[in-house]
Amino acid sequence: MLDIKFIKDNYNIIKEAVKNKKENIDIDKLIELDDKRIQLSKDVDTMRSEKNILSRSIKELNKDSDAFIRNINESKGLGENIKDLETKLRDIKDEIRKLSLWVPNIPHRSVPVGSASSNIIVKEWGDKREFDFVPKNHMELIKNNHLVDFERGSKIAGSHFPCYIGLGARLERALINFMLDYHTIKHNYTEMFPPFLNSKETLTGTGQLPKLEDDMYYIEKDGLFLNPTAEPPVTNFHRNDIIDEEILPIYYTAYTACFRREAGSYGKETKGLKRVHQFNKVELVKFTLPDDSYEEQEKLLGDAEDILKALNIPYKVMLLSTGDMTFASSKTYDIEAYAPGSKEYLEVSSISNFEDFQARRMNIKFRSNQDNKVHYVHTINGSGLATPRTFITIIENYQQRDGSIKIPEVLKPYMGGMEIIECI
RNA sequence: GGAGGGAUGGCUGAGUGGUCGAAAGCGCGCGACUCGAAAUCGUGUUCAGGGCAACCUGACGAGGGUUCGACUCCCUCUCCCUCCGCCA
Repeated sequence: MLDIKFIKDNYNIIKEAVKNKKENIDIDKLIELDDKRIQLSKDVDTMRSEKNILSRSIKELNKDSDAFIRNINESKGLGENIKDLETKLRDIKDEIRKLSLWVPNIPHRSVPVGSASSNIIVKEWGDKREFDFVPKNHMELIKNNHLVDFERGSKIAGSHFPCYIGLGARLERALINFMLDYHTIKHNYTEMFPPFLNSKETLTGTGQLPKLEDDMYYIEKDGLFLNPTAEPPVTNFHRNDIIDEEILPIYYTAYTACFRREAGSYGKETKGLKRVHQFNKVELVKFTLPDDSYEEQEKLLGDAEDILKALNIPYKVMLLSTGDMTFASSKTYDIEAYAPGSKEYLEVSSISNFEDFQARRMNIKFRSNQDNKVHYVHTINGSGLATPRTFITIIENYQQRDGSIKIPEVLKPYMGGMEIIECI
């Protein structure tokens, strides 16, 4: 959410942002409504002021005097008029609030304008492995080593709910633990284990609602949504807080299962682990001072990259263009890891700076040492990393001629010292 | 699920119908004292909307009601705490 004053003062910038992000929101209507709000508010204030004066005078008057009766009656009349206007004012405020939730964040000036084709590769790391045999894709490797049972997952919950089994389940758990340990020990993040269900308010705070309502699982009976990513619960941890400047920046990392309906995305990428309804992810979230957020975003990007470096998996980093980034973000990097079996790059992380966009929705502030006043913090988050696609790139990169899979050095301790996942 | 207690400023916590936006304390800002610091003393310090400003208006969990007037009385809801029941 952006400040309505800011929207008015930066009319052209906002119009541009809405267009570049391919959003559909009537800014002019919003401004018109706010002008109406101000006028109405002035009218109400004037009437209330009159009423207050009357009330105060009544206290001083003799109960039997004509003035007493007259003032009470006048005050009653005013009260009805005020109530009337207040209802109108309230409706307008509600409408403004609702509309405001659809105004996207403004892309940072370093972000390229355009659609996905305008994304920029900002970094490439690692050498693609040379195979002296034809590398298999993850589906074959999973099948050969019986790591995930897709059919039985479907039996339990429906298609695209994979069921990890045996060493596949072990590898998944190893990966999660490795990533959490890495971020807490080497990168100084505080671990959080949040609820997997989120209220409407929580999801509105981070910006998933209202826009992405159809992409989440909703439990009607309790009015709760299944967690689509750890970003909502972890960021809302500080909703309505005023944070001491001294303890900023705050770093959190959290493992959560993630649930997504992936409505409308069937057709492509539906085989195997690439796009599923339930998956695991380790998330990184930061709360920072406004001046530090872009530097902290670069650092967070590096923290996520470190996981792929430790696993020795080649990757590239993309700077997303205005049309490809999310609604709430002002700048987003994607990390894409290389899967040699299918010879493609898979998105394993998305790192976004939201500036004060989410903080404003969630009312998260800090007290500044400079002016002793409260200001909004900046929030940043990114996956560090999402497991299914990381799982894919691990098994495809570490596969051997006989179809077995070597275990990456850093994961061995988490696999009980095991060296290799053998074919069955 | 049942019974009871609570929600007030950055924090703790008074306030039970009329200058209460709110005592007191803590914290924080500024000043004095000091070579400097601590301690002490003085002083300031809620947020939001409107206005160039003086100032006006609103907000004591949220929404509604009673009243000329509500932090104070009534109703509904949310959240927290305690006890009982049930249960992985």
